[in-house]
Amino acid sequence: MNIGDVAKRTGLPAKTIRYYEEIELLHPARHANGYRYFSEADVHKLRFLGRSRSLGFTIEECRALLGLYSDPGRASADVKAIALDHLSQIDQKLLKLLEMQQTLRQLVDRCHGDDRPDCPILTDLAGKEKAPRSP
Amino acid sequence: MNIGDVAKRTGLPAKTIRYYEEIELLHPARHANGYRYFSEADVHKLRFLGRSRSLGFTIEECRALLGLYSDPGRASADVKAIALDHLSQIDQKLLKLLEMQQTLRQLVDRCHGDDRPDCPILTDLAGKEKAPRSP
DNA sequence: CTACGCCTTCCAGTTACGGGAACGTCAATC
DNA sequence: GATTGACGTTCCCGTAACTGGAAGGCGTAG
Repeated sequence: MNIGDVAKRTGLPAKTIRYYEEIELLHPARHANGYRYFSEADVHKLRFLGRSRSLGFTIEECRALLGLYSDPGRASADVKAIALDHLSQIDQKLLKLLEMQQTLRQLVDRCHGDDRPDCPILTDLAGKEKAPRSP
Repeated sequence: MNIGDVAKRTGLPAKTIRYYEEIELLHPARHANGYRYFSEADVHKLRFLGRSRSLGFTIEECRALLGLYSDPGRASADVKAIALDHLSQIDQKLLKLLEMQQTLRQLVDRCHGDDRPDCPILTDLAGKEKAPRSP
């Protein structure tokens, strides 16, 4: 299969697939004319990568997961450790985003949003520094 | 004030302050010896920036907010528009993260995490492609 | 022969800084 | 006066994970 077909079948852009090859996640064969030739195993790998990336794993985590996946002697504990670590990263991001969301929502709700210059959003941005939002 | 004092007073790293000058968010004066000299207004601006960044606004949004802040003829609607746009970005990110969190949590909970290779996390990553998580 | 679509490589840009080198400055101390 | 140490300066590279685009080769249809 050529890269275009693989792109269609995996949902990944061709650019991304080339990138994955460049960083050694993948080693597709080549036709005599220089075109990449992908096997079903390559497609499988790419789907694994696409799914892992869509769950937010970094490329290096994906590399590790892929390594474990192809190692029959793996311990599921190792997989779980990666996933748990990633999960806690997600939890942290979520907390930060929720805080932002709450603060912003309050500010936005208090802004009348008309043609007058008076604006609690700007007042807040200008006034506070490190103090908590609602002391 | 020199950059170190400003860094302490604003909580921003000196590197960041220099960067903000480089991208024209700030134009501190200079001493004869080449050292940056910051006014109280500069400090105020930097606090505004720090606070805006901590709410997740991009640099360009900060630039726009700062412009509105220093424009007495602004319309609060313009400020609100920026904030609302940003808020919807946050909402989107939150949704994505929540989905990831849910999926990952389920997978992690189903993995025994011992020394055996059997692992539902890997099975899931390998098996699914675009189908919803729980059909 | 040419046109078109696919493929290739390579280079640059993205975001918002952080690290570190190499070097100048200032105040205090010896 | 020399030195030390803490500060300041500029400049360049690296980050994550791609994306866009240029310049050019390949394959097939008309």
